Amino acid sequence: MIELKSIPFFVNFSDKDIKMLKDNSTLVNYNANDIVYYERDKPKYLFLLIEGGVNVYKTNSKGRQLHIHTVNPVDFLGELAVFYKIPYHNTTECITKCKILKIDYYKLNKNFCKDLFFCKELVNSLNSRITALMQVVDSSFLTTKERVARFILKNLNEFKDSTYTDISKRLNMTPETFSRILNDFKRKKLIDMDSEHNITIIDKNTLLEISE
Amino acid sequence: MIELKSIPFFVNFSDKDIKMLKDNSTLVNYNANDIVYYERDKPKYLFLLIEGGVNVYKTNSKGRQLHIHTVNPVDFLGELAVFYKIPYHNTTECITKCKILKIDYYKLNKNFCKDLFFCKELVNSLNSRITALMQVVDSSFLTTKERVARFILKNLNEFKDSTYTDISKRLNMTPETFSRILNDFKRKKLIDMDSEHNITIIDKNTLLEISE
DNA sequence: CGCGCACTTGAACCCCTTCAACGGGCGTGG
DNA sequence: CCACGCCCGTTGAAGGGGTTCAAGTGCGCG
Repeated sequence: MIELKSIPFFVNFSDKDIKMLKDNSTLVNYNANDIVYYERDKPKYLFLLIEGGVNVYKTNSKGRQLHIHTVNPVDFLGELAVFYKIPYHNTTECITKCKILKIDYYKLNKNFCKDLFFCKELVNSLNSRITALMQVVDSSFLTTKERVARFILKNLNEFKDSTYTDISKRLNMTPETFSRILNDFKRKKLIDMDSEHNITIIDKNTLLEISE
Repeated sequence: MIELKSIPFFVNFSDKDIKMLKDNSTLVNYNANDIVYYERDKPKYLFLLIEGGVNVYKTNSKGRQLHIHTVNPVDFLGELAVFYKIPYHNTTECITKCKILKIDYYKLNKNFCKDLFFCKELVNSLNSRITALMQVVDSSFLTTKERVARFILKNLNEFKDSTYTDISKRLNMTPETFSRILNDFKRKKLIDMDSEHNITIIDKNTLLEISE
C-alpha cells in the first residue's frame, strides 16, 4: 500500500487518523474510461484522487454529456454526496490510469477528519467545484463563438495536445460547430492554423471583443 | 442594533467574537429591488442575510438574466468572493425588504470565526450553493418541458403565490414558453388548472417520465 | 492496400426566443 | 361610475443558433 504520509495532502494528519484511514479504505487502480461513480447513485464511498485525471460530467435523457470539471490530484471526489448522504450529482470518469483511495467513510469514527484542517481542505475543494460550476453556467449563456474565442485566448497551448473533438466536448458543443467556428475565425483573419493544430492569434482585439 | 445573540445562527459564538463582529459590521436595511452587490465587483464585505429574501443571478452581455438561487435567512452572501478575494460571481438583489449584516471582514481579527463551528456552517452554505448551481446546470441542458414538469412535481405549492412570469424567470425560460407548456400539459390531461393558478396533477406518472 | 478516425461541409431540422397583437383584470383618476 | 393604462397571460408567426444527419476528404497505421 502506498505510504499516505508521503502525500502532501496527509502531512497534517495524525498517526491515529492515518491508521484509521488505512483500516477503512483501499487504494484502487482504474484504467482510462473507467467510471468511478454514476450520477444518481447512492454514495457509498468518499474518493480521494491520488494519481491521474478524471472528468466530471452530467448526462441527460438523450445521452448527451455536459462536461463540468476536470479534476487533478490530490482532490476529493463525491464528497458532498457522502457528507450529506445525497445521490452523486454527476458522473466521474477516468481520463487516464488513476490511483484512487476509496474510503469507507461511514465506517470511520465520527470524530475522524472533523478537525479544522480537514474542514478547510473541504472548503477549498468546494470552492473549486463552485468555480467550475460557475464557468459551466457562464458558458451556458454565451454563444458558441464567444466560448471558442475565450478558449483560444485562455488555453492556446492546449490546442497542440488535444483533438478538436476533445476540445469541443469540454466546450460543450459538437465537433461540427467547433470546426465551423474555427474556420470562420480563420476566414476573418482573427487566427491562423496549420495542419498540426497550432493556432496563432492574429487579431487579439477582435477576439477579445467577441469573447467579451 | 439587533441583538445578534438572539439569532440562532450566532448562539454558538463566543461573547468575544460577537463583540468583534459588532465592532466591525453594520446592520443595513434594504428595500425590494435594491442590489446588494454586482457581479465582477471586488469584494469588500461579507454579508449575512438576517431578514427578507434575495435573488442571486448572473447577467450576460445582452442584459439577459440567468436566475441561480433564491436565498433565505440566515445565510451568507458573497462568502466565497470574500474568503478567496475574488470578484463576486453574481449579482444579488433583494426581493423584499431585507435586513443584512454588512461585515467588514478584512478588519476582523484573523482568528475570528476560524473555528470548526463556523467552518461547518460555511460548508453547509457552500453545499446549498452547489445544489443550486447543479439545478441551473441541469436547466441548461434539460428541455423546457422537462424543467416545467420537474417544477410542477417539486414546487406545486408555489403556484398559488407566484405569477407565471416570476416562475418562468426562475426556470430560465420566457413567459410565453412557460404558458405554452402549461397549456400543452393541460391539453394532454397531465395537469389541470383553474383561473387562480391552482394546479392539480392528474397524470403523475407521465409527468415523471417527462421530467426524468 | 484498406480500414478507422478526425475533421469538414452542406442541408434539414428543432427548440426556443423574439416580436407583435390581443384579451382580461385591476387600480386610479376624472 | 366609467375610461384609461398597465400588467399578466395567451396565441400566432417568424427567426436564429446549434444540433443532427449524411456524405466526403485526408491521414496514419496495421
